[in-house]
Formats: sequence, structure tokens, C-alpha cells
Amino acid sequence: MISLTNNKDLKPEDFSPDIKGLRMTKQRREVLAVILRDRDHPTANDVFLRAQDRMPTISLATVYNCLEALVNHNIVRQVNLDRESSRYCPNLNDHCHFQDVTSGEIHDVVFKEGVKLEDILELPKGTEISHLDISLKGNFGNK
Amino acid sequence: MISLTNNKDLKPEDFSPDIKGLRMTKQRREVLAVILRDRDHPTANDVFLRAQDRMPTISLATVYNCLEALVNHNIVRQVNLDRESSRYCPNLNDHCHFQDVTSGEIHDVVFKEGVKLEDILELPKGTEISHLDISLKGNFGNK
DNA sequence: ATTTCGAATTAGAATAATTCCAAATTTCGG
DNA sequence: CCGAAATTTGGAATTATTCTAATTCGAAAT
Repeated sequence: MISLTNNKDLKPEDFSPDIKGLRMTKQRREVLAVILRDRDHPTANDVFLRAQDRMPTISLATVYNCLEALVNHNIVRQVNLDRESSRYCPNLNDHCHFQDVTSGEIHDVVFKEGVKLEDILELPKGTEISHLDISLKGNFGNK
Repeated sequence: MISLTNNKDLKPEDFSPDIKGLRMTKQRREVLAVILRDRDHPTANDVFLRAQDRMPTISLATVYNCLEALVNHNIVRQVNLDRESSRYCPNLNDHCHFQDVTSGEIHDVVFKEGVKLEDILELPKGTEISHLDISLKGNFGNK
């Protein structure tokens, strides 16, 4: 099994035919490879342009289809910041996103050890959280 | 001065000519009145439809313009959930948004007393947060 | 009151991201 | 290998939002 969180130099051929029950077509493999290669939170169009290098016939619609499939199967995360185009992120660990206002770059940010949402939010009894999205904007410190 | 956070029954005429340095035109007053009246996080189009009741000549473009002005002057907050249309919220206190998956309703949620972000996030030294957005989805408890 | 002039409003066109569609192709199970 | 089902494809359609250019408004100065 391939680690989905820590591979820098994968090639499309490296992926086994299926991942998490999702049929891995050539296109899906390539789209996933692009997202795993440059972990810079690309938009669908970014992914499209990069995928074209190795697969000149791929279409933008297919990239959208592939991204949707990958997101639905929890292989890739969709990141929405304000009204901008969606971006895609292969980091499946719990984390949130910090957009640096000067560089535009998006950084993954993790919670401190042991933090639980119930501890910080005033939620009525019986609330069940299925999705959580935290995004920040500002000047990202020297990492 | 009018409280912007706790008025249920305002009429457009109640607003003084300017709020926070923003010139209050008829349309801006009406748009603001709509948002203060029904605090259900309406979209721009919702606001447009409601504003038309009292002001049949108002245009959708104007509603967008007014909303932008109100948001830029921190009189109203813009709320973005996933890729859906923006919604607008007159609650200016620190809070986040919980969308109930069954009803679709959006609830304001506040932080527990004394919670600071620096306490819960692993941020590099020197980071300055200018904007923060937290949104949740799931089943909202019995409030 | 009237004039002036920048700001605001308006209707409609334009844009951009995303989704839809229908046809062609590929894949999988038998 | 065959047929059904899924996927890909290019282009059209959709939708939220922004832009544009013309008109109107409104406050301040005359």
C-alpha cells in the first residue's frame, strides 16, 4: 500500500489499480500523481495544465471528474478559501489552511496536541460534527 | 447610536444617515434592514427578493454593491460555506457557522470563554492572523 | 433654490468556475 | 471475446458574481 501523505517522487505507474475502492484509471492516476507531486494546493485548472505535460489529451472536464472522485473517496481533500477556485490537497491528516496575504501561498496548519473542538466551541447537546473547515489569512511567520 | 447586533424590528428610516463612515443611501439602508430583520443568513439573491417588497425598483447589481460596501465597512459579515453562494450575517461578534445538514439552516456558534487561537493551533512564530473562518457541518443539537 | 460633480444605481453584458450532456471509448465480469 | 457499465471527452449550459456605460442622486457651494 502506498502512503498517501508522504510521497514526493511518485509516478502514475506506481499506483496499484485501485485505491480505497476507487477504480484507478489512467487519468485518475495522473491527476492524483500531480497532486502528490507538488503539494502547493493547486486549483483544478492548475492540475489540468500539469497533467497535460504527461497526458496531452486529458480534458478539463475529466480533471474535474477525477478530482470529484478522489475527493469523494477521501483520497484528496478539497480546500475552499473564500470565493476562490477550489484547491486540492493530499494531506489527509486533520489540519487547516493559512493563506499568506503577501505570497498567496497556502500553508497547512495543525492543531496542538490534544485539542478537541468540543472543548473550544459552545455547541448544543447532541450536536454531531461531520465536517469542519478552518481557514486563516494573514502573514505567515518564518517557518 | 444603533446596536448592530441586537435589533429585531428596525425599519430603514431608523438608521442615521451614516454608519461607520459609510454613506447610507436608500438602497443600502434597505439592504441592511433586510439583513437585520431576518437573521437567517440570506444569499444576495434572497436579500434582493426581500428588498424588492419595499423597494420594487432596486436591482440585483445594487444589492451586490450594497452588500460589498456593508461588508467592507464591517457592518455585515460575508459567510462562505464550501462553494455555495455567499451569505450575509449581521452578527459582528466573533463566531463561526454551523450548517445543519438536514434543515440546511445555518447557526451561529461562539467560542467558549477564554479560548484563543494561538492556544489551539501550531503556528510559526511571527504569524499574524487577520482573518479567521470556521465552519462546521453536521447535525445541530436541540437548541 | 439652482448648479455642480463625484458617488451610487441601474440594466444588461461579460466573466469565470463548475457542471451538464451526449457521443465515443474504455474497462470489467463472465 | 462480448455486452453492460463506467469513464472520458469537447462543447454547451449554468450560476454566481463582476463589469460597463449611461443615468440619476444628493450634498455642498453658489
